Amino acid sequence: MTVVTRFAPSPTGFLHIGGARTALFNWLFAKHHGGIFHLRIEDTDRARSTEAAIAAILDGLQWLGLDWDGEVVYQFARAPRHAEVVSQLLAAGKAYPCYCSVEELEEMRKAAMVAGKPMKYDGRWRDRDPKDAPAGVKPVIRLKAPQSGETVVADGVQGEVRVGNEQLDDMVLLRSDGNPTYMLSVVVDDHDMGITHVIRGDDHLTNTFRQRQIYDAMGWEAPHFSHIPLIHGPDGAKLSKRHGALGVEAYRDMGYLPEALRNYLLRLGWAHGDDEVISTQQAIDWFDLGGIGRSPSRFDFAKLDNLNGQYMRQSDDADLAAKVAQRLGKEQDPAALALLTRAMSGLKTRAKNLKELAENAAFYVQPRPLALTDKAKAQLDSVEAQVLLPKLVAAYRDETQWQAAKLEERARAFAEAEGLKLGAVAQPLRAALTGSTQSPPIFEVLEIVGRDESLARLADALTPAI
RNA sequence: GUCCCCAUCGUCUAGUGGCCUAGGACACCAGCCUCUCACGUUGGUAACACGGGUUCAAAUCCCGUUGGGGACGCCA
Repeated sequence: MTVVTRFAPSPTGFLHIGGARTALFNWLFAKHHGGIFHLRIEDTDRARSTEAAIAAILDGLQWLGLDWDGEVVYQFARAPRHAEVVSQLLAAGKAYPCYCSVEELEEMRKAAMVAGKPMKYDGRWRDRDPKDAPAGVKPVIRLKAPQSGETVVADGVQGEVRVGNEQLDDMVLLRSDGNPTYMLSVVVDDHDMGITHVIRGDDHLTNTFRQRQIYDAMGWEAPHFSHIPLIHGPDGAKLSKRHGALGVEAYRDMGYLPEALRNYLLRLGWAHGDDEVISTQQAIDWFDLGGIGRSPSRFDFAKLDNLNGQYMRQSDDADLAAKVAQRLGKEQDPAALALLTRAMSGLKTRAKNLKELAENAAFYVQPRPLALTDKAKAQLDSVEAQVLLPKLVAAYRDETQWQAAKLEERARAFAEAEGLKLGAVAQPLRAALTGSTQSPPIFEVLEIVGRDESLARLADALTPAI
């Protein structure tokens, strides 16, 4: 049997982090089994679905590298098929029209709440003669669900979960405007698409009972379900826009690498022993339902940062330089690109995301005179620096081999002659060359920046501020 | 309110009855490295929610309590 999974987001917003993880798990599970991964856009809510959201979801998945098989399925386009299934259910006496008003429904729920009973529709139209239908009211179609016994779901993560049928009411299959509801559409589409394994958020666990009843009514075999625990914010509460519930494009903008985010998301709720840094191929080889945890997890930027840093350090210098150049608006500048590529090995251990990397790299490609941080300015303005630097510059002017090792040698000899520690010389140098008190090794910077530009920056630093 | 799910360091987790004096990772603290900041490296602080069982033996199984989360729409 070929494994067929799907990711089925509703296009009412961006692709958030929880959805991205659900997509990842489905993708991984399909890949692991040599199966198929489908993408289905659940756009039956015509009022809230938007083109922009669809675009954001597709972009997000592509950025993450989660490619789907075949064409994207748009659920609303299948509405006629959904209605057809409802007709079959109606003809078989397994569904019926209900003429309740929203006000009546609301009253039922309130009454049930105060009576300490489950809030549900009481089934008043279940066996009523359609002749009694109020004039001019378009009915919804409800499933004639079993009223006794229990519905059982064998969940791949949560184990066997069961609920008494008296807890469940006759759910709406078709709205009064003739459009199918989510509950009906998922079942019909999952069945028609041949989905074998449904992996989705825990918030769907209780829906599964209702869906199970539709499968049973149609005489269809239900797929194997796995409900993965939700991701919470750092405070343990439901993920909100304040913390992690950003669209994946926000993570891209913050400078996270897709492979790092994927690795982080994989480890959030899934484990393979003590393994932390897991390549895509290993993830595919190892992914299984048994490794999925049962409790909710919290989103932790600190760990994502660390992982992203590890991935950046492993990244190819030219690739990183290209990404940085783009962020600095220098993607059309071959000289800047070459310089950044050479600088990258010293830069990439000092940033945890591309945004920082670009900020730290900026001094290499910025035109003179360099902007100085307050600390750097204070360092250069000190009497010591103004006395020391000219002497060092004089020594450097004589240096014919503009190489880090040679320049460091000169600086060390100079510091010794002056009775100073190397740091006393290196720091003013750093301030003049980078505009900052923190940077990659300064002699490496000198070499990469080059003789002329280095001496020019030093000259700038020695010119009294205007 | 009714139902469902969950519960190991601050966080992500390993653990599937003896290998647990509870392991790893992130974060944090200290040392080393060092021209700064990082990286790297060495070490440290830190957890089985609570109460009952079952068993020769329980973080692991059962029951209850407490605490978290989710669902209860003509949303998905």
